[in-house]
Amino acid sequence: MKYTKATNYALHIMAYFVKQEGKDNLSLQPIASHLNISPTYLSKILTQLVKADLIQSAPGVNGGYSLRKPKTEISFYDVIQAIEGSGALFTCEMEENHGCQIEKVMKAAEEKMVSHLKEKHIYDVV
Amino acid sequence: MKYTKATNYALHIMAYFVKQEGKDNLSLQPIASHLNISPTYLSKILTQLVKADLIQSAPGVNGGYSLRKPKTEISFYDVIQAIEGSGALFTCEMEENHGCQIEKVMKAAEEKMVSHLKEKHIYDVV
DNA sequence: TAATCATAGATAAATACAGTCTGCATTATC
DNA sequence: GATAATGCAGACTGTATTTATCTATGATTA
Repeated sequence: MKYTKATNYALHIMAYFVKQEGKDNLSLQPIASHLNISPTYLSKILTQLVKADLIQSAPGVNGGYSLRKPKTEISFYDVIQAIEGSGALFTCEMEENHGCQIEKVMKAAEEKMVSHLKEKHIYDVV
Repeated sequence: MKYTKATNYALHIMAYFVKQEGKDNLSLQPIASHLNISPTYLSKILTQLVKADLIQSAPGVNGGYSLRKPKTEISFYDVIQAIEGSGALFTCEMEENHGCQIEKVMKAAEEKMVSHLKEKHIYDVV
């Protein structure tokens, strides 16, 4: 179990947006060369961030991407969830486990991590 | 990012051992049918638990597997680490990131989860 | 020595991840 | 209205990981 590379990229992308806040829309190419990944792959990650309402996109000439919310309101968890989804890390797969105790402990542990990630904002680290 | 099924099995296996503690060695077949998985696959997981010193194995007639430590000393984390390994969930992969701040936040969050898993013992849930 | 038991390796199917390619849709500007 | 700049979406590929099975081997003890 590891976080995916896409999550790694997404966090750095969002940090980049926060740093560049106030400037014009950022378009694909500059971001791609700053992070050193291919533009098409980057666009896939950005699309996920758009769907999660963290950034917005504008097509056409002078289009590009920009933050959707105030930079102080974007938590680590928001970004991670946009990429990894919102399912629990652990779900008991044994039969007849209505209220598996193991699962309860695992979910409580995960919740500890999640609440820390909700408290921390991208803005805190730029 | 999800926990693997093997981790799921391993936790239930250990819970089964704790329940059966005091009885004779458990051999592969009964555990396999109790958990409803194939004996050979089960043996792979058990081998990992043996290598992590959580259980021990004895070959030959009347052999089998048994707990290695007192049941009150086996934490969730011990079992999970035996299967998933001990590497961090997140490591920054960008270039020139001596002391990436994002990574620091992610590791601190992970640590919250880990310390909860270290506090909880399998014995607590049987 | 034979029955009981675990171990290790080869293999294979299924899934997930990372990344590329291609074509389409939208918009500012001329 | 044509054109160039831009993002969007889906198909596709290759690789790695996970899950699982089968087979053969090795160790122990009744």
